[in-house]
Amino acid sequence: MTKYWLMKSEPEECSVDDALAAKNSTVPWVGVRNYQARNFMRDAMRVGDGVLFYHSSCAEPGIVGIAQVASTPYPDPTQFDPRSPYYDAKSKPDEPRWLLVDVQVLRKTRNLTLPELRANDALADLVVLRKGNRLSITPVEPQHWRAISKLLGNPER
DNA sequence: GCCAACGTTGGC
DNA sequence: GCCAACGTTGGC
Repeated sequence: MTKYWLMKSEPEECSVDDALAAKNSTVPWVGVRNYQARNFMRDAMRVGDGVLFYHSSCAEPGIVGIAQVASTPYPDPTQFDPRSPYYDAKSKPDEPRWLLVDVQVLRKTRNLTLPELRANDALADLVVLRKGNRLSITPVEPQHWRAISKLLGNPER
């Protein structure tokens, strides 16, 4: 059963254009340092799951692309790199604390902005819109995925 | 830069 | 195990 996710990325770090420019339009989703988000990647994601590529911490936050999960989970190499901002001294290579998956962008969309998402009744329960939500990876219900696809005026994927 | 909300840490 | 202090996220 295919599932759906929304994954936040700061465009200054890795924008949808950056991802599209990468080999096979695929990027390793480095830097997740929250257990709940990690557990989604570790326990629930499957290759082929749908992903809404979201830009956060920027002038116009919103959904900017449709992507898919492109690998099974594996250790995030940045946790072992002392020069990386994501370095975690407490994580050991034989017992990695942080995982990631590869994400492949399938197509760029217009920026479906946060205010637009909030204005849509069909998306009232979208997890990422809940007050105080800070999770960088959140599940998306099939009806929300469909509603967003419709707003983007598009194929379902 | 502000600040609400939330997660993590560490003393007890 | 509790919880205060602290750090981070992320919209505005």
